[in-house]
Amino acid sequence: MPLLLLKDLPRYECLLEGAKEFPDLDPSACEAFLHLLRTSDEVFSLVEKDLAVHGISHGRFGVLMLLWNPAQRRIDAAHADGDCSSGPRTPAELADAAGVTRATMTGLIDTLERDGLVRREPDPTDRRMMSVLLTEKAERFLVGISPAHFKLMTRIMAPLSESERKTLVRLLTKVLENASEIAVPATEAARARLSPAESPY
Amino acid sequence: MPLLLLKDLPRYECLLEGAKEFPDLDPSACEAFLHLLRTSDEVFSLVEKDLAVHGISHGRFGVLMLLWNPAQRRIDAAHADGDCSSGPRTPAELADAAGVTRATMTGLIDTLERDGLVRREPDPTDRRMMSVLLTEKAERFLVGISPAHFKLMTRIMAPLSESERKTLVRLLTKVLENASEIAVPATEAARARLSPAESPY
DNA sequence: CTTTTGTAGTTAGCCTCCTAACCATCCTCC
DNA sequence: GGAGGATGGTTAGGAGGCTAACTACAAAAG
Repeated sequence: MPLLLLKDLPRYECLLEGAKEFPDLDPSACEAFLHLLRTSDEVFSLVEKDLAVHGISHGRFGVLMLLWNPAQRRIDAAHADGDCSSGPRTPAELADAAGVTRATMTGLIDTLERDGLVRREPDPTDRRMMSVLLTEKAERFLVGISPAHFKLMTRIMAPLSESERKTLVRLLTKVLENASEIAVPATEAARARLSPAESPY
Repeated sequence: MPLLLLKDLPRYECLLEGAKEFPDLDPSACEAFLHLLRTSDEVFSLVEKDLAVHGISHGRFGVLMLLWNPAQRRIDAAHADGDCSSGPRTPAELADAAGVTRATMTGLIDTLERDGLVRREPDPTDRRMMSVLLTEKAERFLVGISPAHFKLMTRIMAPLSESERKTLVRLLTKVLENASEIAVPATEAARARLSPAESPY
């Protein structure tokens, strides 16, 4: 995780002290904020290190997971109409689903293709578009790596009980939704509010 | 934040579905894990974007904050013994406190120095070491930017009540401590366990 | 006093992320 | 059906992470 964060979080008294000097500093908000980022950083670097052992970065692994989606594949096979979108397939869809730019996705696909984990195919109907497909090597790789990956997630969350996990998810969801709202630029929010009917969605 | 993450988190039923195929997949652990990283990602990018408006990256901002520590400065001035460590001052201390490598810290200090926010001074007693010092420009910058920064943190955490924040911090602390333990390499853990007396600390 | 070991800082090279710009292709609308 | 705009993918250049290796110095071992 490319994020620079305090390794030792400040004690709560220090935050109270800081609040005297800065009226805008809300100690409990700041504490929760720092704990969130610090914990996530630690967890993330743990997963990244684990994936690195298997010779893949988190970014590339994420792309493979988006392309894989085994349950979805079964549903596709059952319905076989090919229309209900068997997950993202084009670089633009992948970029959108993964939350990175198209340029970044190009780079990720480049290295995945170089390593023989995906291949690109031109779209027959729209010559601008490409389809990104997993290779068999990638499927073997994912089948092999998944159990360990799931076990690691389980191990990381082991200290929390089921109800604590529910609580954590509930609180994080509140924060996430709020943050997403803050993140939407004012212009876009205004547009969405004013003319939802004209929206192409 | 250099992290590729699913923008839309999977629904819980999908995780249950996945658990049928992969016995190692613990749905609630996976859900909590994904929410943690996703939320943190959103929050982080929010802060990073805000800092970018002021022309500074999160990494560089973190270094400045480590060097600043106004409350600490007051204590220093009061005690004036210079011994009780007025926060990190050398690149190595900064790297350790920030949780990045020394090489990365060199790069951050380079750009900060280029922008006139810090300056390097050789240590008079140990010619290998440098002291990193804030410039007045940096202090003015920090005084100017801090209120908005604190307000943003407060706004992000606004949807949580005081008791919810406490709960969140408690749950995150459990996860963080567990993750830190997992992160310690086995050899180091063994060393710490077997011979604490011989440890140089 | 010399040698070895360890430490502080830097450098070089790689990876992943970003933005901005670029083509090629499709679509829309006159 | 042709011009202008939108969209898909790539390229170029920059920033901030990392590891590994290097230099200079300090401290410990002999």
